[in-house]
Amino acid sequence: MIKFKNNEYQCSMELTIALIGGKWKALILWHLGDKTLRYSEMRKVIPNVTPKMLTQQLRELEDSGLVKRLIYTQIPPKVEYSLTKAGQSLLPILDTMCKWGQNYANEYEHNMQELKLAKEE
Amino acid sequence: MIKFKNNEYQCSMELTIALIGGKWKALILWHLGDKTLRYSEMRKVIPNVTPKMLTQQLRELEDSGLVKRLIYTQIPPKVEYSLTKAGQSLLPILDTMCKWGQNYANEYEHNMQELKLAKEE
DNA sequence: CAGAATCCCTGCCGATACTG
DNA sequence: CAGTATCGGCAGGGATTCTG
Repeated sequence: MIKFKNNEYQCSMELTIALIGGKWKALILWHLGDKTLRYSEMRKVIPNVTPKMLTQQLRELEDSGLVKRLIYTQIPPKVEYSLTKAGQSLLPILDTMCKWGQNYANEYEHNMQELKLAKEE
Repeated sequence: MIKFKNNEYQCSMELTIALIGGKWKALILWHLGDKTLRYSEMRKVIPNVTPKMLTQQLRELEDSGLVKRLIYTQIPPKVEYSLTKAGQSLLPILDTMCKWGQNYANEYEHNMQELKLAKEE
């Protein structure tokens, strides 16, 4: 059991899910990678996200210490996002998840066929 | 871009998230590991889950080909759940996520302190 | 024992318009 | 450019009761 910020988790994986789960967070982290992206650039690489959701998710990632936000006080405004060390430490996991999904999709038909045959025995 | 079951994903990681995301799925998979668990046993190891949610999530995992469901036609009923090969192939990821969460929680204070100092420069 | 059925509600997420 | 503000849908999740 693990406590963190007023929440209790049975397993530390629940914490991981709470931190990078949801529809956008993992995708944002993955697109950042070791690059630095401006807000408008993020909107281009993740075209489906609305400004509200993007801002909200970025703020939560910042609060978790996974993303850094660098503000240039100038006009027009400029803000750059990048991963912190903690954020970078997630990249191997995200990479593996990405590859797993790819492989899963490729083998889906084949696997389901096998399961079906096993069931009919 | 990747299409799967009437859904489109920008990245195969989105597919992975769709398959094992949500509040319970990863936890269910993790607890199964290489064991076989009965329905009632699963309720014990994941005490917070309601029967409705547990059944629903197990069915979705079964439809995805990640979990096997073995029914013993007897009275009283007995149903055993276990991971398929595809499900087992997720275990390394789940394991890494678990360790990452643990490590994140341990180093949180320290990391946040560092970020704060960096900001004040 | 292993669930199905029913009712209900929160909060995630989206669309659109507006602003320093 | 980098966001807020406002409104609102709806699906994910929950509590409780019932059944083969």
